[in-house]
Amino acid sequence: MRDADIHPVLRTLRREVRQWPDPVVGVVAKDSSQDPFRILIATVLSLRTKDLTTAEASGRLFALADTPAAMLKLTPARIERAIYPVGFYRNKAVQLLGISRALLGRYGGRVPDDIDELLTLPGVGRKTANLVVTVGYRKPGICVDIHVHRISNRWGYIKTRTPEESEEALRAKLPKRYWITYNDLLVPFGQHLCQPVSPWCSRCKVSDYCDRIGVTRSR
DNA sequence: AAAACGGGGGC
DNA sequence: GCCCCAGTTTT
Repeated sequence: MRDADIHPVLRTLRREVRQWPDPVVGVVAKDSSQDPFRILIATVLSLRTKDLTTAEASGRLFALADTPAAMLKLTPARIERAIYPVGFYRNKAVQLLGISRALLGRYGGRVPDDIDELLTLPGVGRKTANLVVTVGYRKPGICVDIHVHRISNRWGYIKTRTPEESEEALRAKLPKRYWITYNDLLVPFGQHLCQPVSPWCSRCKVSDYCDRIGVTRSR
């Protein structure tokens, strides 16, 4: 895909995405006025779990606690029951308490808006930190989850092997005015249409771009 | 029955 | 770089 193709592709996707169910990030952003703490917690919950199964779990948890101080009043067992059946729920219950403790102790219960500070929190890596910054604070950033990584390469826009490489490549190549839009659209696009195996090319409104670059059609 | 899901951390 | 982490969903 050439640089000049990005704008029409994103514009088309923006029209389509409105009709799809929200991904967990969209749900959280909508239900919480993009509260950074909710973004952070929901993102941790979604690790190594299908994002859509995380949406209900995070909703149940936020009904109990949506601040670090409130979270620290919960026992690990109570958190586990709320977030079941997301994968790794035992580890994640402990981890959520660790994050809440660090936020309360070091930042007065506020969630930092700085990547490097976010990365010091237990279990927070580049994807989670970037998501908090871009979705929680609406600051420009490149948040490469598995969908952004896969689709960027499927389009041939970049050629990278790891999400880390993709973040670097996109930061250098993708015009900055598209950064947030790119993140917002590619996640739901990847979840609902442009999936890892057998994507729904017949329902995809931008499949003509794949045709032009010779990507094989799926169902 | 087996693969898919999918980010972080430890080595 | 490689491998492990846990449990549900899809093939």
